[in-house]
Amino acid sequence: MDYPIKKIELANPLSPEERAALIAACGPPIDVAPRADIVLEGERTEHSTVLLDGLIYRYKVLPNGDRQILAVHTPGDWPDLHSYLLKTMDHSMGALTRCTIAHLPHSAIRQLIDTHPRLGELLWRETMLDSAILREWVVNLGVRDAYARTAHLVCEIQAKLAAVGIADVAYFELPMTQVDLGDAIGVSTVHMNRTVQRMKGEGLIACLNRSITILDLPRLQHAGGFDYAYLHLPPRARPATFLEPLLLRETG
Amino acid sequence: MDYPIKKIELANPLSPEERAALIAACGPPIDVAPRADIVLEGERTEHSTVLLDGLIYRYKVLPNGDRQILAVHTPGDWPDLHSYLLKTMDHSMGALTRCTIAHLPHSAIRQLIDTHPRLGELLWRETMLDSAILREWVVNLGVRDAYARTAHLVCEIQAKLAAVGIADVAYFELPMTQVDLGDAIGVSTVHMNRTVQRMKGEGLIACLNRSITILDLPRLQHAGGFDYAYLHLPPRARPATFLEPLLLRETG
DNA sequence: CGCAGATTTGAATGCAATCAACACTGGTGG
DNA sequence: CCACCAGTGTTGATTGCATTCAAATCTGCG
Repeated sequence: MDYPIKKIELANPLSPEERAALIAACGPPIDVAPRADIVLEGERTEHSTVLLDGLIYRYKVLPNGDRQILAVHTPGDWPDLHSYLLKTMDHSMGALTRCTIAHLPHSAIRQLIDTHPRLGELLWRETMLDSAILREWVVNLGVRDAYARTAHLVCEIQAKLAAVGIADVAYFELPMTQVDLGDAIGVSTVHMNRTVQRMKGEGLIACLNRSITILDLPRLQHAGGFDYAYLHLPPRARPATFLEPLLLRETG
Repeated sequence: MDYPIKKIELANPLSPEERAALIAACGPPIDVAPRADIVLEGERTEHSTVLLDGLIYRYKVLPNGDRQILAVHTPGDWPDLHSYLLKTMDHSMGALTRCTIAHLPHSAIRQLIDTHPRLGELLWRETMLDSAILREWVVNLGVRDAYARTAHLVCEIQAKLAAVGIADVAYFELPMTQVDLGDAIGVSTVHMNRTVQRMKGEGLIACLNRSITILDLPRLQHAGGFDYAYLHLPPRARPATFLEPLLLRETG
């Protein structure tokens, strides 16, 4: 269960002291029930969260009831680290699956940064990775159609899981309902269903009891126009099977 | 021309030493021609930018030529501060209007943070504000229609300009073409044009030589479902004319 | 003047939303 | 144990927002 370290160390290995300080700052592991909310929009928090196991998502609900999912977080992520600097949440956060998290009091974060400035930069960098992903989501929603958006989303989560050594390239399960997927890529449930079915028909994915499995990752990446660059992963965290987008374009 | 200070001080006033150090870290002011690119996707930079005057935008271009605008920056913003931590740009940045910027070498930023840790937090916070806006863009693209998206975008830029004391509540110009607006909210130029015309017809905005003027800010905010909260502005930086969304909902 | 970029308009197409209904699942409580 | 119910997945039909293609106008500018 060393995920929090594993992901932050993708950027730069930690010294033993830094690693110890980081772990010491985390509270005890906490179990969260699937579908449970963790923080709600408008709340003021005095601690941030690190995700140890399971999937967390962030979302906003509009006055008319529409929900937009903003991010899907994998183990090793710090989903609400920003609350260290923007105390009142401008969105909500909940558990997609059963998951275990740990809390970091903001005071502990401050102390951590004071004593280990480089750790502060790594934490800042983590929030910048989330921004990079957010930018790609804007692109996804802005220019791609439902089919490509879906493919891109699935590829992204796969890549994030693979980067911390959880997902297999060949086979990986995504426990999101079609309602969730629809709210993430901005289409209705009905249309999401038809999109998923088309993907199944074309052999890209398979569905099994409320979760999605990747059957053909390269073709899925191609369908979504997926390019690893925006994840800013070190080369070793990218699967060797990934073909450069340029190559795929010429093939398609 | 103290915009860089003015915006960062919205969160917290700087001490004289901090202010001096921040200004000292900035290079000399640089003029940028309208429509000129400042950094391109894929480049590795050794400095970040602060916007002193004019408007900057960030964007991605897809292999098929589609462009998605990711952000519109106003004076006092640090549009590519993230490059301090993610050296290679995952998107491009250009000038919307003629504008003046200053460069901050990454080495200067590091030194700034080392000697003034609180300044480091304020810079981090600036990047978190950009993330908050990015989240709202995801919502905008995901759940709102073209009309509301346009209204929301215009309101956002107005609010940002007003926060640093540039835009007037009653009257303010936005020098973006309809092509730009379309690429920002993810609709075609043709549809953007029809949306703008509808807004003109309803008396929300007016158009004058390639720029847009707000005529009725409250109604525009209502149309876009605009809520100041996500900008995390201190109360004094919000116009008194802003009505709480709840209030507007009951009115509409 | 001529040109390029921006705006405008029309017509046809299509992607996706909406409305509606139904099947399936697991969980709850009587 | 079964009825019921809520959530999920599936399908069909209709509507409409937005795209695309096309062409014309307008504007500033060299």
